[in-house]
Order: sequence, then structure tokens, then C-alpha cells
Amino acid sequence: MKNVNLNALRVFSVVASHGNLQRAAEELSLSRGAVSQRIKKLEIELGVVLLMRGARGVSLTPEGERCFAAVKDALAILDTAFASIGEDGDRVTLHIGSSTATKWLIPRMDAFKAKFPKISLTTQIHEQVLARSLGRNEIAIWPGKAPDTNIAHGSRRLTGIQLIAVCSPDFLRPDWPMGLEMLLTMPLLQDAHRRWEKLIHETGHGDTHKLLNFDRSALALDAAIGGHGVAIAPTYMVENDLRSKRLVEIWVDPEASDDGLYTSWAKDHLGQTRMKRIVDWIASEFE
Amino acid sequence: MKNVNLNALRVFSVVASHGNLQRAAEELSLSRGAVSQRIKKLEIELGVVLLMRGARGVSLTPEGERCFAAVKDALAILDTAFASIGEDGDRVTLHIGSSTATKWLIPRMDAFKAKFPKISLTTQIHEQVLARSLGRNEIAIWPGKAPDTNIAHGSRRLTGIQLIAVCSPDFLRPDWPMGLEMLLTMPLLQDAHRRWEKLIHETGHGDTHKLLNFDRSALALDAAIGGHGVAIAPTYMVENDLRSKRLVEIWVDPEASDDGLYTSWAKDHLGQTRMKRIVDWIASEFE
DNA sequence: ATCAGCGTTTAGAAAATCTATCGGCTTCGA
DNA sequence: TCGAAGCCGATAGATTTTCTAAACGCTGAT
Repeated sequence: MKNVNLNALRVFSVVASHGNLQRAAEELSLSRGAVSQRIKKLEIELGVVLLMRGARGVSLTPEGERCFAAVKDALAILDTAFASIGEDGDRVTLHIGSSTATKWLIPRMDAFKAKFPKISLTTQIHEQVLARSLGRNEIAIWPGKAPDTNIAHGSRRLTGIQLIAVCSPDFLRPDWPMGLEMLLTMPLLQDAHRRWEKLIHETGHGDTHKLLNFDRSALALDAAIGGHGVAIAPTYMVENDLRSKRLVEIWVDPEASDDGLYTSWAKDHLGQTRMKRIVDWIASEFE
Repeated sequence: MKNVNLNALRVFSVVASHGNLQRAAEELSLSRGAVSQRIKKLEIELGVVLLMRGARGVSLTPEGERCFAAVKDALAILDTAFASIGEDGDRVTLHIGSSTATKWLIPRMDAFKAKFPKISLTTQIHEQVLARSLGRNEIAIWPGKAPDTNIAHGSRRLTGIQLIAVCSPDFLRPDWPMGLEMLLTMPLLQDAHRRWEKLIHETGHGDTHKLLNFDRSALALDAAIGGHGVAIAPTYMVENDLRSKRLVEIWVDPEASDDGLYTSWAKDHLGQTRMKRIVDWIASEFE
């Protein structure tokens, strides 16, 4: 393409619409001198005369008509694309792990909808931390050792990670509280963190062959609810099932974790009170 | 429209094409800092992240993909318009599918140049029918069920679609002619139309697990030329390879298709004898 | 550990864009 | 015929945008 100043095309388009540089200047919040200069320069770049100038305004030359038609089409394409890009109205995307979605978010969907009735929440499930920067209207919730290091992001610690062992209330077991040694002799359900396996190796008790492995924490927890054994998971992931008495807590991992759960969002979009309110709501649900 | 700097869109388009800011900067004769700043400012204006940055270049975010698609279309319209504006131009743009370009047009390029020595042909590859109207000096070739319905376009049917099965002359196979049942037991190569798969399901013969799938007809045909199996494609796409004995015809699909191949052009440019002559030439190459 | 290749940031220079002002032209009504 | 209104163009200088050069940081390969 000729090295045409595309911004000048927009100016030309407005002029062509009005048939009057003065009115076009008003619409563009420019002086009519600026508009005149812009069109003149564009004509030089394209090598054609676009406008017939007169005492009662301007009209398009045949080349100007063709240019105007093309620019209209092109700007319409861009207009449509940009109207929807990043602006999905009142839509917010939450990037979250699948188990956190299942065990933390889903039980709070009604609470979310009640508090934010006009916000459409899109949940995007990820198995790893997002590699890319967050865009407008995107929030992420992730376990990690530190807040988000991406300087374009705001970040906030939601909670520490405290692992507890849970099972179905009907699950046959010795009385509470229970020692670890005894605990490890029971059917154990673990996720990818493999905490039970580590404890078995550390203590020399229990049997790794009796472990049931799941690639999602939520699946291990659902198996526990089903009475298949004892699962171990972070408190924030089980508290809803505890409250509903689908699970009971039978052991607390004494080993402190330096992991935490964090939320992050795109900093650029300052003053977006609804993003701030959503982040505040998420944080409040972890208090 | 958002008050987006349209010149920055051109910068973005070049970056998106290269997947590398440094190379884009070179093409644009800018420093890479200038390019980086431009994209950053554009992202702020649009309110979205367009690029995922990395140590080995950049890739597009979903929003970046959408932006790139729109910008490409918009710039193509402008490019085409400006290429001819003010010129009693000798340039013609042909919009065509990639496989039709590879298998029908490329083998005829010398014939075209011989017949139209002063016309510069620009080939623009598309995977779908163009949504927009054709401009001056634009011709399109498309498969479909009817002529172009755009009232601004002229249109003409080039040929019906007759599918035939082809393979390399060296490909081991039973003697010609071959029954369909036998044919379907062979390694089969198909494109997005999935004709082999349909035949397998219709007849109960053959094995869908032995199909090799390609997203371009030309790729399936090239695999057939390479001796990897039997491809099925429209006659107009294979006839050149048949003539050059790179492929042989081993079966004709008895099922008639109501699809045809059509060409269309912009009606507005009446009296353009050279457009008429090009359209006539295209049609003659299908007789 | 080092290097190459990538992107980002910043200060200041260069270029583009704009404003304010002056001027000219055409058309219309008195 | 003259004056007014409404239009566009040119120019000097102010303002803003864009760019360069340099420095820096990160990632991946060796």
C-alpha cells in the first residue's frame, strides 16, 4: 500500500460525509485549517484530487468517491471489531483452576449473581498459571508462592494454604483426634500434589499401593464424599462441603505451606469500580 | 469507533505477521522501541492486550487475533482501492481459494502472462467466500450452489463439480476400473469435504481409521502424488496433474453434485474490456 | 556462566499536528 | 453595486506525537 496516513483517512471520511470542512472540523474537534491541511497532505500522498472545493462546501471527485467507499468499508470493519473487542459489555472473565472452580466458585455462584446481577461471569478453566498478561475485565485466582510478578497486574493474597484431611461423616474410622500413623493406614485419596505419598515416605507408615490418585483435587474430594477414603486438600476447597456436612475434618497437616492463593487483575484499567468490587468480593469470601 | 490511532494498526498488522517486533521494526524502518511503544499505546486505546510477549517473539492473544483479522481485511480494502486510484491501472486482483490457486491457477500463470502481458495479477488467497463487495479490478473464483447473489456483482458459472479419485501412477492397486468396495479398502486421503468418510459410512465398507485428513485439498493431492494413498477432488483441481502424469484417475464419483465453480466481478466498472477479457479467459480455461 | 535474541523503558530530539490569525473566493440579499 | 455570510487555504509558531539511542531485563541455548 502507498504509505498513506491512515488517520487522515478518518478525517477525509468525516469531511466526505458532511460535504463541508467546517462541520467536519467541528465533529473532529479540530480547526478547519487542520482539516484542510490533512486532506491536502492525503491528496499528495495518494497522488489524486479527492475534493472539489467551493463556496458552499466540498464535493467528491470520482477518485474521492472511490476512496470514500473504500474507507467507509474499511472503517466499518474496524468499527465492528473494536466495538466488541475487550468490551463484552458487563462481562468479566475469571481465570481459575478447575478444582477451585468446582469447590470454591460454583457454590458461590448464587452469591455472586445476587451481588453483581448485571455482570456476566465467564469462567475460564486453566491447569497452569496464565502465561500471558491479563486484559481488561479479566481476573485470575492462582496458588503460588508470591503475588503476581507481572508489573502490569495488580495482585492480592487471598489466603494461606492449610491442608486438612477430610472424609465422609459415615466413613468408618477411629475417634477424633487421630494420630498420623493411624491415619496413614486408611484408604487415602490424593491429587497431583501427592501429599499423602510424601507423608508415607516421611514416616515409614502406610502403604503407597493403597493410594487412589486423581488428577483433580475436586475429584479426590468427590470420592471422599462418596465414602471411598480420606482426601487431603486446602481448607478453602473443602469448607463448603464441611459446612454442608458432606465431609468432616479429621486431621490438620501441621506442616506450614509457604504457598498462598492469590488473585490478580490488569492494573491499566484504573477507576473500574466494578473490577475493584469484584476483587474485594473475592477477597472477602476468603476471610 | 474508539479513537484508535489507525497508523498504529498498520504497525500492529506487521508485527502480527512477523510474530517478532524486531523484524516488524525492520520492515517498517522504525526502531524496535518505537514499535513496542506503538503497540503498547494501541493496547491502552483499545483496552485489551493484543500480544503475548516472549523471549522468542510475540504471539497473538484471542483479542489480538480478532484485531488482526479485522485490520487485515480493512487494510486489504484500502490497499486494493489505493493501488488503482488515480491510475488507469493495469493491476487486477484475483480472490481465490488456496487449493484452487495451487492446482488451477499456478499452472496457468505463464498462459495468463502470455495473454495479458501488461496486466499485473495479484492473487489474494481466502479460505472462505469474501464477505465484502468486490471493488474495481477485482475478480473472485468460488465454489457454490448458485451464482453470486450480490447485485453489485456480475457472475458466471465456470464448471460443475465432478469428483474423481486419483493416485500416483506408481501406487500399487488393482487394475482399472475398480469397484468402490475395493477402492475403500485402500489408504484414503481426504480434505475438509470428507467425501471418503461419507462413502465409507454409506457403503459400510472400508475403515475410517485408515483415512488421512488434510485441511487443504492441495495437500491431500500432493500426498497422493507422493504415493501415500488415494485422494478425491474436483476434476478442475487435478487435471493438470493428470496431464503431467503425476496422478492417474482410478474412479469417478457417480453422485452428481449441485455445486459448481463460479466467478464474479464488480458490475460497476462497465466498459472495462480488459476485465471482460480476463473473465472470458478464465471461463475458457474451464471448457 | 555466558551469549544471543527478544521486548521494554526512558530522556531527549525530530517530526507531525494543531491553533490562531490573516486572507481570498463565491453567493446572496438589499 | 456593495456588503455580509459562509466557505476554504496558507502560514508562523505552539503543542503533541513519534522516534532514536541507550540502557536494561528476561529467556533459552550452549
